Amino acid sequence: MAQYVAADVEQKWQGAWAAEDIFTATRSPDKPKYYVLEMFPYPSGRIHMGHVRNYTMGDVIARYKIATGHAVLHPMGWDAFGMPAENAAMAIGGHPKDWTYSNIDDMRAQMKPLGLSIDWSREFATCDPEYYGQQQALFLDFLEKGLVYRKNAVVNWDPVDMTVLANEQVIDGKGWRSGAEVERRELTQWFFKISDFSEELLTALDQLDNWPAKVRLMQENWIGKSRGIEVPFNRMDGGDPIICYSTRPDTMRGATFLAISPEHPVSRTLAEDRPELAAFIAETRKMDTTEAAMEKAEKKGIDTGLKVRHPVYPDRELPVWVGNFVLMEYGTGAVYGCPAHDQRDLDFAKKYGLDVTHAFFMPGEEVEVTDTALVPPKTEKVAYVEHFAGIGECSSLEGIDASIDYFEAHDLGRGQVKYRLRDWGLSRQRYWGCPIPIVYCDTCGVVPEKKENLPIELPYDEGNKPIDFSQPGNPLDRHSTWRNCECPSCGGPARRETDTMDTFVDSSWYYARFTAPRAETPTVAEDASYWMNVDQYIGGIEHAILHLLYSRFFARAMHICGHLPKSATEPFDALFTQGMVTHEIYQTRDAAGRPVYHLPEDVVDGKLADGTEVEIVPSAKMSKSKKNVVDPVNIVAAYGADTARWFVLSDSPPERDVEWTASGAEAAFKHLARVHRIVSDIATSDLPDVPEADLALLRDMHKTIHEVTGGVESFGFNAAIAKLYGFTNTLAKSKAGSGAKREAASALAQLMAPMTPHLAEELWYMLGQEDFVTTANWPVADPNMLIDDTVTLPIQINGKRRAEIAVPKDMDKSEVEKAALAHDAVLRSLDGAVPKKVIVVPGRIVNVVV
RNA sequence: GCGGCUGUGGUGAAAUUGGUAGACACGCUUGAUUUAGGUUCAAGUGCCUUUGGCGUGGGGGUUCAAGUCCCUCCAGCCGCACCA
Repeated sequence: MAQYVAADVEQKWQGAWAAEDIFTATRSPDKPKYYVLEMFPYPSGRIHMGHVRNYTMGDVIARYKIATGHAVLHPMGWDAFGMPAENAAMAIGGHPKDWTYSNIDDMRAQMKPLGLSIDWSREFATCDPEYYGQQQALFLDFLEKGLVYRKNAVVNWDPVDMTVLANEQVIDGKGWRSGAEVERRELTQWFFKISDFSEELLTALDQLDNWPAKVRLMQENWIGKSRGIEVPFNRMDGGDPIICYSTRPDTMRGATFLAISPEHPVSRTLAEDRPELAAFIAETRKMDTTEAAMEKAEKKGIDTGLKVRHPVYPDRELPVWVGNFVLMEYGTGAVYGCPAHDQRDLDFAKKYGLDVTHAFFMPGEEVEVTDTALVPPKTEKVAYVEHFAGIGECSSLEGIDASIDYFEAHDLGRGQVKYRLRDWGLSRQRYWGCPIPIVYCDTCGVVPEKKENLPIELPYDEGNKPIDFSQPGNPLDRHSTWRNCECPSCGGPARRETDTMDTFVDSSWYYARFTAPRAETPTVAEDASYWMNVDQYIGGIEHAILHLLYSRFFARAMHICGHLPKSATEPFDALFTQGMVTHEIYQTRDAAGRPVYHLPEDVVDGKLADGTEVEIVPSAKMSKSKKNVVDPVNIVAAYGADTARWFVLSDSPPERDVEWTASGAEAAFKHLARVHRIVSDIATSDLPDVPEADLALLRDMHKTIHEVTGGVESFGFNAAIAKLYGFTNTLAKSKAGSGAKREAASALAQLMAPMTPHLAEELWYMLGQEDFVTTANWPVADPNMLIDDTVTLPIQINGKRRAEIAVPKDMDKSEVEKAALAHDAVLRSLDGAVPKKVIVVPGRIVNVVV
C-alpha cells in the first residue's frame, strides 16, 4: 500500500494543474462568473500563518465555485509601495526597488507551494510603472472632474517618518506606522474630495447586506453624520457675526458664553495685538493630542473681551472666550456654552465664574444644577422653561425639531447636516510611492502632466549611482535632475511635484485592475463589466475603515471618469473579515527579570533544549517580537500544504481567532494520512454489496454532501470539516461493499478538494478517475437520502428528557403520542398520573405535560 | 463617555425556525498490536454525594419546552471620542 508522502503528492498535482493551466481566468459567455479576492499582501519577504489562513479561505471558495461551474477570477498581487522599503534602504543600504522585487520573488516562492488556485498570469505589483502609470492617469482624470484639489491646510506631520498623515492614519495622536507623536503643520497638499460623497457613502452602507454589521457600523461612525443648526451671534462691536454650530438648539436658552477655537480667524486676528492671547494659542498648538492627555488636559480658556448678543434673548450679552477644547476642524470652530446641560461647559463656567441658566428641568423636579450638568435624555420628556419655540413638556428630540423650525422661520439660523469625514490628504513626502503627475511652472502655475508622458517614473539613479537613502527626508526633493522638466503647457522650464501618493491610493483600485492587468488604460470596459464586482472579498478587520472606505470612494470616482460601470460603485458585494492566527508565548527571565522569548520550535514539553522550564503566556497574535511565530514554510516542509490548510480551517470559526498548536497540526496530518490509507484500501479491495450497510453509508454520504456544501457556502469551514471527520469515521467502520465504498470515497475526495486539493486529487486518481477532482462537477445531495426511514424521538415529561422512542419517519402524530405513552420509562415516570397535554413535534420531540 | 460584540466541559468548539446541550477535534484514562518509542486499532471521558440530581457568566421572566426570546447585573474584547 502506498504511503502518504505529502511533498510528492503536492508537487505532482501542482505540476499537473500548471501543465493544464486550469486556473487561468477566462471570460465565458455560458458560465456565471465569480470573482474572489483576498486582500493583497505587502511584500515583507516572508509569508506568515495569517496569510495562509486568508488565502486558504479564498481558495476554498474559489475551488468550490470552479466545481460548481463558474468562470472564476482569483488573482494575486503585491501592495508594494511604502515606508518599510525605504527604511530598509536606510538601515541596510541598497535600493527600495531591489529590496521590494526581491521580497516579491521570495514570497511568491513561499506562496506557490500552498497550491492556491490563483491565476498568476494576472499578477502585478503596485510599484510596477505599468500599474502606477495608470494610477497617474486616474489622478489626472479625477483632477479634471474636480475630485482632486490642492489646498493649504493644517496637516498631521509625522516627525519620525517625516511625512504627512491622513486623519485616518493618526491613531491616538500617533502616526499609525511610526508611533511618533503627530505634530500640526501648515502645508500645501493634494486632497481627494471624499467629503462630497459623505451622504452617499453613508446611505449605500444599507445595501451592503453581505458585509459584517460591525464594519458597516464602524464606517457609519467614521462618516459621523449629525444634524443641527448654524446660528450667527452678532458682535456688539459690529464685527462679522460669529457662527456657532450646535446639535442641541433646544438648549439655546441656556447659552451663557461663546467658545471659539484658538485657530478661529477671530482668535488669530485678536492675537495680533494681544500677546497673552498669542501665547495661549501657541501653547494649545503644542498640546499633547493623545487620548490620555486629552482626558486629563485642563479645559482652559481666555476671555477675549468681545461680547455677542443672544439671538433669541436680545437683552442678554454673552462673553466670547477662546477655549482650548474647541476644534477648528469640526463644525464652525465656534460653539456656544450651555453649562446647565453640558458637563464640559459646566466645568468651564465654574472655573471662570460664568452664568448657569437652565433651558429645561426634569418635569416636577426644578433643581438647579451644581456639580453635574442635566444632560437632555433621549426619550424621556423634559419641561422646557419659557421656551422661545413655544414648547413645554416634550422629548428633547421634539424640542430640537421645534427649535430648528423656529430659527429658520425667524431667519436666526439654518438647519445644517454635518459630517465628521474630511477630505483625504494624499500627499506624502516620500520616495517609494506613486509620483503625483503635476508640474509647477513659473509662467503657467500648477499644470497637470500630459497623459502621453505617463508613467512619470521614479528615478533609480542620481548621477551615475543609485539614489542614496542614508539621510532622512524625501530623495526626490533633493534629487539633482529628476524634478527638472518641461512645462506641459508652455514648454518652458518647470519643476515636478516631488510628493508621492499615499500608498492607500494604490490599494483603492487594484481590484479593478485585476480585471485587465495589462491594459493601456486603467480598466477595459468589457473586462470590468464582466468581472466586477468582487463577489467575495476576504481580509482583516483592521481595514474596516481606511482601505474599505477609500476603495468605496475610488470606485465612485472611477465611475464618474468612465472607468467602472455604475453597478461597480460598491466594489465588494460580500466582505468577510477573518480572525487572526494566535500562538502561546514562551518566555524565561533574564537576570533583571525581563522576559526573554523563545520560538515554539525551541520548546519541547514546556522545556528548552538545556532543560530550562519556560513560562507559558496565553495565546496572542503571532508576532516576531514575542517570537510566538510558526513559519508556514517549516510547516509545509514538515507536513505539507494540505495539513497547514486543513488545520487553519478546522479548529475555529473563520471570523474568530484560531490558536495554532503543534498537537493540532500533528493531528491534522495524521487525519490526512488516515484518509489516504482508508481510500487506498478501498480502491484496491473487491467486496460484495451489502444492501443495508450500503444504504446506511450512502445516506451518510448525502448528509455529508449537504452539510459540507452548506458549510462552504456560509463560511462554516470548521463545521464542514467536523462533518468530514465524522464521515471518514463512518466510512472506515462501514461494512458496505466496495461499490458503495468507492462511491463514498469519491464523494469524500470531492468534498475535501477545496480544503486539501492535492490529497483530494491523489484520492481521486487512486479511485481510477481520469479528470481532475478540481474541475469535476460538485456532488449534489439527494434530498430523499437526507431523512432516515425511522427517527429517534426524545420523550420529555414536563420538559425533562425521560426516554427515547424509535418511530417511522412519517408516523401519524396521534400514533406517536400513543406509542410514547405506552413506553415503559414513561409509564414509570407518570406513575399513574394522567397527562394534561401531550405535545408532538413531528421528527423532533414528544413532551408530556402532567 | 458613546456605540458594538462575546461569555457553553480540562482546551478549541458544535447546536436552520425555541425542540435530545457538548457534534467534531485536542488533551486525558484503559486495553490490544507492533515497537526501543512515536505510529495504528478498540473502549471511555460535562459535573456531583449516581435506582438519582445538577449543568450553556450571575439573577429574574415568557413558554409544554430556553444556549437560543425578554429584563437586569457582572466580566472580557473591539471601535469611536474635548464632535459642540
